Amino acid sequence: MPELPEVETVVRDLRAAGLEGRTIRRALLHWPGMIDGGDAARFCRLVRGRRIRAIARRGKFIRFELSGGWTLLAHLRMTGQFELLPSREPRAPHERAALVLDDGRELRFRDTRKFGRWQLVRDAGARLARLGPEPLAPDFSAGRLQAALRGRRGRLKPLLLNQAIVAGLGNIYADESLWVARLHPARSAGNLSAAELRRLHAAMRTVLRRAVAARGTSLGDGQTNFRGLGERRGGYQRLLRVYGRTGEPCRRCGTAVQRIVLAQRGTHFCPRCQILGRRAGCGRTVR
DNA sequence: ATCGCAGCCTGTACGC
DNA sequence: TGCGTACAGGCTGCGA
Repeated sequence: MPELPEVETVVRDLRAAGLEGRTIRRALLHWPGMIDGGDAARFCRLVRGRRIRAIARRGKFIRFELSGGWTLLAHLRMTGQFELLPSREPRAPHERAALVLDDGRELRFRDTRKFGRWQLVRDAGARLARLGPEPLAPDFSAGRLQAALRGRRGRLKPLLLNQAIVAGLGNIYADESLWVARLHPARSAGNLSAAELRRLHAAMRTVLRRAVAARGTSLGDGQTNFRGLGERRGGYQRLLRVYGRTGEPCRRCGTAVQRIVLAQRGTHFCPRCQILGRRAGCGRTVR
């Protein structure tokens, strides 16, 4: 499930593979539905002949800055993967699109479940303006997190998944961050103490930094799992504390990790380390 | 503002 | 073994 660390890994891999500076000869869209806005022909026409000037990440979006002021925004959603292969390589299963480059290679996009999206925009800033702050940016302080949560009455986990609050967290790293911060996922965000806020802020950054260093999380080994460019798997699955560990002992206290559904998402936490505050619920430890 | 749900998809895991 | 069903989840859009 590509979240911030996985998307960051892909961006770094693409840069390291020398994609910046290459020119797009043409685009192939095997599944036109992946173009946001739906106009696949327009996409192909507009992208043709443009140079990839830079590649960057914003939240879970990959930004390809193209010549002529256009930006290709790519979102991997659940199962999107990029590959950079020689043009002679046969098309892989679930390949949805490719950008034919000027050096004999193609940037290929595989996406088993067809959730991924590409969008060509003039003003990427406007499109990305709804995203909240970057949690790993140097200026993302506890105060900025507090400002982002100010006035919010919702529960912590749904808010952490809301990309307008903070950009880049998904289900895995939201659960992991809350465990590190020792905060219950259903805890009301509106009444965090200053200390709890600092804990949450530090936890998010620690978890995300370590996950980036580990090149993200690769669960299982089917084709729906995350890989960086090529076959290299991430390593953070070995460091997961609660996600996917239902019934296994908490790494802090040994209590069985519990799974509940919050905001329609599987949510993993330690019922002993992460207790609900008095105002958020019934005031007792959830079993 | 917040919540829950449907929809988009398909591989995988499960029960029978 | 084979079938059917539930489930996984990022994001959007809808209605409450």
